[in-house]
Amino acid sequence: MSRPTIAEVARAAGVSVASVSRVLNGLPATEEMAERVQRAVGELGYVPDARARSLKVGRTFQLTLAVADVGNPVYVTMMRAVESVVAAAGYRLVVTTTGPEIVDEVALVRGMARGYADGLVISPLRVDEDLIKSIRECEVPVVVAGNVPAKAGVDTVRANSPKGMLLAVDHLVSRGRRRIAFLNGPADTVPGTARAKGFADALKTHGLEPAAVAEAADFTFTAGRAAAPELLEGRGRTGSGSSAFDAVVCANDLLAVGLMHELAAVGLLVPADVAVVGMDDSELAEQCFPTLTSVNLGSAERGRRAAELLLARIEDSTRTPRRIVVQPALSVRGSTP
Amino acid sequence: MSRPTIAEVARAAGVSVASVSRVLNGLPATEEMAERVQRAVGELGYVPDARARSLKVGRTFQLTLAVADVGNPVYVTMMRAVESVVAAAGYRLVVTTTGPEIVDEVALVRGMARGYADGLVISPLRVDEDLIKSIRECEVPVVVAGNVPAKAGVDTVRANSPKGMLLAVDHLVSRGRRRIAFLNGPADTVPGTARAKGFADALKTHGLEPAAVAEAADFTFTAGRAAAPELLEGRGRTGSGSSAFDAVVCANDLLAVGLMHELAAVGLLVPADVAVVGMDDSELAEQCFPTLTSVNLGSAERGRRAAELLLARIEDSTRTPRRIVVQPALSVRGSTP
DNA sequence: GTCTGGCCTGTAAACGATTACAAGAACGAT
DNA sequence: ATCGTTCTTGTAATCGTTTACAGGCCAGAC
Repeated sequence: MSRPTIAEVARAAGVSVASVSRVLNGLPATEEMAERVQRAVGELGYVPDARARSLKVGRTFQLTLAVADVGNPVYVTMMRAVESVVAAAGYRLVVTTTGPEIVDEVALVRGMARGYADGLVISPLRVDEDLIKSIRECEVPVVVAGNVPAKAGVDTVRANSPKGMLLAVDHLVSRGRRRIAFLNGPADTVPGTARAKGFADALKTHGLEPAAVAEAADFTFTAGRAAAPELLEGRGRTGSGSSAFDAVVCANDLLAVGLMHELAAVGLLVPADVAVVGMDDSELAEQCFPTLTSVNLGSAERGRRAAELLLARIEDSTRTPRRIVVQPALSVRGSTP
Repeated sequence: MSRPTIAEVARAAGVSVASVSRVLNGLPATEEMAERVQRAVGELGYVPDARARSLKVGRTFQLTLAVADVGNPVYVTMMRAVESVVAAAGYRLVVTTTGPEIVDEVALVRGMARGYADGLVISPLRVDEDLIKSIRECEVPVVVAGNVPAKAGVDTVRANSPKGMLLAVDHLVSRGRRRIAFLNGPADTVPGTARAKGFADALKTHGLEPAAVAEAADFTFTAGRAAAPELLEGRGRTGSGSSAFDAVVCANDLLAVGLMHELAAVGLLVPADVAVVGMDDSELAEQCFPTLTSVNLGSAERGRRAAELLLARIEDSTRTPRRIVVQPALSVRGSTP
């Protein structure tokens, strides 16, 4: 005995399918009609088929959030923010993970044409012409949580990495650190390039030179650990307990935590010997030890604004694309003196 | 200019819609037919509508994974495992979060009847009659990643908490610890009760009494911190550097990390003064400091097996429900001597 | 009493695919 | 030359909804 359809409900209630549909969708109907339909629905345990409904109305009332790495806690924050906004608007949120390959992201955006969802929030690590093209041509509204060129003409919510870097460096300088190193993620990613430039500019405003720079293979904990030796050895440490740098800014929290493990392994104390600043201010920043001073790039707000932008564009697809920049703030914790 | 439909492709190619559909689905066709269709598809940029397709064939080729808390890194592991299995079978995985309320989970399971996906893997924290009933009556196959009564008659993959507890306690005892405390999550959850009983039994096999027991409000970092004082004060510490217990087993990694912060705050050293063992062996266990000895409850394997069970049931809905138990292993790290 | 206008309700046509069925073509066997 | 087989292709029904349209009914106005 399979699921009842609207036709069976109509028969049971002795009315037409149109009336059942109307009652179920809250369109005007007489009291008696509503009651008969509701009774039949209850008795049969009828549940409308979302597939048929969305085929007919052309909307699924689902929204997709695509992130590169579910293991990165910054996405947890963003996900929660997006979810709360879209849920309030009556949409379900489905989360998918794209993997690090840009072709996967292009495939995902193209795939949206199949009608899986009514909109997409995507947070790409790498952006190229193909991806922008696919976003522009996408059948459903897409909001990018990240940085894409203004000329791309797409709705965007992004962080202010340079400003964030400045906050980090200002803070370290104010605590007396001058030999500041930088642990970046892959430089061929959008955040990677933005943060590299931000770091260089921030140092310049203080008239400083980078004490050391290393580039991790990914924005992950493991990559952070793996890149630490490059930072430690590359600039010729002078001896244990002392090093070429007295502070490190990291491109995200996972890298920072990975680095802190390696610092501990070679006997360097955080923050006494080396101060560490992360970025993202994710849950991990207060879970690690020592707790991590981190630049809050507004992931929750970015998620919220991205969701709002998406909903607005679904309402009105003709509005001119907006580019929102969320300002950073510094969360000072135990990893800086 | 809206998306082209199969009818427009057929017209452009000068063939029937049936032929287009056949070519696209890899059914036999002449070389010339295939080529004409492919050309038209390419020229128009045709992408089949998943909604229409799933309405007709009765399958969406999507599978849902529902977890209670995306912030818990154990689910990251499980999610990755599930994703890799279902992707290999040609399904998309969509992840949704249920929140801690059991009514949300029931609503989710009931909602599957709308046809959002072809199957569901759900990992519920709390289980009651309603939830079991909704799972039994669900229109699509459901696999529970967790512990439900055998009489429920549903496919299940669960961890062996008691055995895991035994591993933890054995390990601590072998390292000379005798005054072992327990930091549990909510006792009204399935893992909460299982782990409480497991802990008590494990201590009994060694002829020990619990040194202290506390119950956190949630399986979260914050709740772990908040519950720490109960553990520390409840059993009357004698002075700083010494306490009523010399080891703590925690019901999951997040709780363990939360506790470790509070231990540090009162000057207790891990593992010198207090050894700490977590459960789940999540990514967090190697990210925290000191690294956390943790009971690997096989979350990756549970995810993998759950996905396989789901696929098998989709193939054959009549097979008798299976109950798989995944055995634990201990990952020894820095938090135990 | 007839007409107008406003509700309700029902009939039937979509939405965009898949697929059962039938018809036509090609081909070899008799 | 005819028939039967096989292979390919097209026609049309179908999946389960929503909704445009029309018809029926009733009330009120003239």
